[in-house]
Amino acid sequence: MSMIADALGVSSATVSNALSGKGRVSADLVDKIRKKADELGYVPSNAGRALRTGRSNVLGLVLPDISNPLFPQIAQAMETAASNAGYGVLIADSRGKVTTQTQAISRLIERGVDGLVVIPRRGTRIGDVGCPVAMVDTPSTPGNTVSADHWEGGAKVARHLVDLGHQNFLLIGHDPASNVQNDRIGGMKSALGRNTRHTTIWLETLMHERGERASLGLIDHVQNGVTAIAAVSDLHALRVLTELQTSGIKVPQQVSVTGFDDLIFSPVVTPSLTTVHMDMARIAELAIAALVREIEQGKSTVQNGKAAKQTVTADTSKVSMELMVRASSGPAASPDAPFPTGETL
Amino acid sequence: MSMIADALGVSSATVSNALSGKGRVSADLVDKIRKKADELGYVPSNAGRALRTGRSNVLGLVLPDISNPLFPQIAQAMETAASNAGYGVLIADSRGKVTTQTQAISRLIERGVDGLVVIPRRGTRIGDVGCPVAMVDTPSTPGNTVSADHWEGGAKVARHLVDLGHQNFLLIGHDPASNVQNDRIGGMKSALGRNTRHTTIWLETLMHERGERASLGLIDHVQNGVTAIAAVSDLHALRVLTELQTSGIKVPQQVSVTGFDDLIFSPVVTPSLTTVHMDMARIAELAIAALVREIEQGKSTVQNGKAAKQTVTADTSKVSMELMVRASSGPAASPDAPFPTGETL
DNA sequence: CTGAAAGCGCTTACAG
DNA sequence: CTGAAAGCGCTTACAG
Repeated sequence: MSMIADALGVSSATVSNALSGKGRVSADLVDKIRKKADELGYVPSNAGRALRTGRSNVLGLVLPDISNPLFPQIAQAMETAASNAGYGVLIADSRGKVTTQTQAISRLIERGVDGLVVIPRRGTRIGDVGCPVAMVDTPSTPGNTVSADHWEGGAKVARHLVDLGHQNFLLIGHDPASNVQNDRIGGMKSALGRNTRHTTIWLETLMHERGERASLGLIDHVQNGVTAIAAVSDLHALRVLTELQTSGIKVPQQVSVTGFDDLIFSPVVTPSLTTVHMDMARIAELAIAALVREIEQGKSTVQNGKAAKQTVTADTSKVSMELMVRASSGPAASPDAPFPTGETL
Repeated sequence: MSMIADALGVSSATVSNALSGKGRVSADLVDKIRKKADELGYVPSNAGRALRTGRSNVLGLVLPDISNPLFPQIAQAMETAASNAGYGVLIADSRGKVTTQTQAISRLIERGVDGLVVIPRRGTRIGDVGCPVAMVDTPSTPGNTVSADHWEGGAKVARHLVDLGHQNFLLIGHDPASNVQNDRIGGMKSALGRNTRHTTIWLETLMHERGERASLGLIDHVQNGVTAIAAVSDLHALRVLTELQTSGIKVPQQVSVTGFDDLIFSPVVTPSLTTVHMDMARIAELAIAALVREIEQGKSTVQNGKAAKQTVTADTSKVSMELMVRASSGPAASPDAPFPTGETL
């Protein structure tokens, strides 16, 4: 910057004003300065600016587990949204543990992030961290900033399966402590209606009770009349699908299978997986917009009366989920399959 | 910092020296200063430090496509390695395009990263960017810093299949312009030996010629005697596996299937997928170590004679890949399957 | 062992 | 429209 100023015989204040386009500099000079900057390959120093303005223009993204297959979508969407808003994204992996999550957050704070997007570990509340935080979890979580409407997503799959004529369902969750999964399953149940039956399996519980590679007992369920299996994740749906196929049960002719999240492999398998897609780009935009608004209003400083409001509020907190109907749900199960009377859950 | 200095009646220089543990301060004072710092919840300003030292302690990670299913492993490993070395990680997605890759790199540079880890878009060479760069591609790529030994990985799968008694192979690649994939396929071919046959399909080429959802013609290949199908990615292996299963072809009884990368779903499907696993943690450590060494030697400044050496060199440039034998390769194809004489590729 | 001083590169009132 | 000055928070020679 001083190089440009010296080369042109102007003050660095003028260079700064010209380059930041604040309009206090004559058009001619702005042109000259711009040209010189290009010529010298001038790259403004973030450190200098950050020190002066007190803002780093960097956001932190805290993920519960980077190796989660949904992470790519999230990271990509956040990076794009942040980048469009002029922010960089620093990532931190909390590796499933709450303590690590706290450490991850501290590390980001130390690096001077202006705000944080946190995908919390199931049911974690984030303490006061000294900067605005956007939480992306599920609408039923207190403090949630934006997220997909997982409940509605569950309802959509269930309704789809009901419309197909299914009456006997197996719902597969993983972790009963997960808000997201509970919402998805809750949504499914809410849409199943009176003359259907369903059973819910939580894999984590099952594995805990019967060991790591416990059988899901899929065949038994099918023999007992289940014709639709709806999982809270494509990963589980994939497991179900391939297990059924290996046992010679035809999908979707004999059993319909659905997942969640539209993971990368879902359209690729045969039969392709019916699933529910979330508009991560929109969620990210809303989260980042809320964060940026708070940051740029400067409200986040501890100044104001009590503790600064921690988690930020977005314009819309629920983003609709889209049902992707593909081959694995297929046509209705043959209607002559007798409806097993008995307990309706 | 000045708060601590004032509270204790010492100079900020002393606070700085005490906190950074340079040993120029008496033990007593160090203790007092540490306590005061904790008490005040002092968090050093990165901006101040960066401005003074000229280093941000942040590294940039440039990914060809965040939505790649391998990305979680990479990002996680890099984040851990960087964090252990005292660096943060700023991500940037080059979204497949070379121009976007260049933009992504510029953005990171503008944010003042000290170094870059680049997973390059197939066959891209990185120009002079003004900071050290570690490239993670494949050993056969010029400028490669560290990577898995993809060729060896390919050789390992092929050898495994040969040992199982297979003699007629279908190799499935995606993009013939990818160095990684070419190395994997090359390695496979190198290990197939004399009395075997093989055909290679490149999906991108196929799709280009026959449309998006073109059939792989798997059944035909199997009818023509193929008993082992080896793909360059678990994603393709999964496609193959489910297509075969849907057609009633038993895996592994009739055909063995193998993939690459040990993606998250690979151990979960039935039959579980035989694949090749890379030690991303080690690759990340080597890449980051090489980068940090270069950064901390300060060699990267443009000072020295010609242009500063761009891509950095690691202690080891090839990291071994590990074969994960699982159910999908299974026992040898029945040996009474007649070996179709004819062209040996 | 401790401190006073300078300066990293910016931006922002404030004067002119 | 342009410039001189101050200061953001740190660290690093340099004195003492």
